[in-house]
Amino acid sequence: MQDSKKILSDNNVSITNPRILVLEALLDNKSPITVDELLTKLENQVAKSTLYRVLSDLKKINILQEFTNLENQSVVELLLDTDLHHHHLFCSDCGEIIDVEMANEFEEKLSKEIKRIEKKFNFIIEDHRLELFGKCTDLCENCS
Amino acid sequence: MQDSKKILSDNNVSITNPRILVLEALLDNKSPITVDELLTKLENQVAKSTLYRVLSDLKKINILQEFTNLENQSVVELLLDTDLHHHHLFCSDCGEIIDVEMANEFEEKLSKEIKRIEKKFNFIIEDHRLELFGKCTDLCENCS
DNA sequence: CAATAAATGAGAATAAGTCTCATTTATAAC
DNA sequence: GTTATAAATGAGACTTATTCTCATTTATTG
Repeated sequence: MQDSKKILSDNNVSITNPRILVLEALLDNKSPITVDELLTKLENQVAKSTLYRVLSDLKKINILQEFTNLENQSVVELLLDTDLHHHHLFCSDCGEIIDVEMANEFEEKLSKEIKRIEKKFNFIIEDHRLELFGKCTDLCENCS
Repeated sequence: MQDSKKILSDNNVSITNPRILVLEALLDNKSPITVDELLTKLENQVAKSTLYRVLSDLKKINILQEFTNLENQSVVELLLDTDLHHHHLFCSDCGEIIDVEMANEFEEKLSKEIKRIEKKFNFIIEDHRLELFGKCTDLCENCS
């Protein structure tokens, strides 16, 4: 509760009820969630147009990451600067998306490789995203 | 021309004009292309519904990869087994998507790290995708 | 070349996301 | 605490991307 207000004021964004509700829904979940699920979760509390607007506000202040799941649905995840850098693991059986932290050693190797790519392509690389696709073998009932 | 027919017959897919046309458009380009651009490219040659169906056919036989660009548009890329494993570099200035091969040494490190993740999460990881985001500094006019 | 199953085209239907604009709310000044 | 003002919201219309339907056409097989 206090969290969501702090997040908003820290980012010089006016504190409104819909923004608090959306942030709380995201904080409460704290793993990637489909925009559609979020819409259902906030039904009768936040208008559809407002939800999309708030999501775009949160993206603008760089605390929301958006990507797509295996079914090409829009997925959204809160990304506070207190959170550790992580990647995602997608299960093609149950659709679950799991946050994964890679070993530091690996991330260092990746950084080095990115530097090489930057030079080779004369690019400035600001961000990267690694997605792993597979099947969870015992995490849920769907995946036997 | 011969190529596209061979691709289809190799995959036990019936050889039809729309499929040949779509494959040729993809071969001709040979870098990621927006579904929308493809639609324009094939205007008056392949019906919209057919294009989407053919794309889904190509995905089914595993020679087409689909992902999204920075504007969340659907992007499609032919991926023949003769092609080298590669990743993508996205420019937020001009929207270009560039194929990038990472150093073997890096891919090996990644494979090892993936094995660790598989054990940790009891997952079978079948595929991965690395996306790099940034700005190209001199590749095109838009990017100064 | 005939029969049959599969693929296609055209456009209707659906779904995701955006836009508009009248109303409400937050903020800042008093 | 009121008030003024700018910003945010809700409701639903609109747009765009994708899927679906079904009558027609085409590819394949014998």
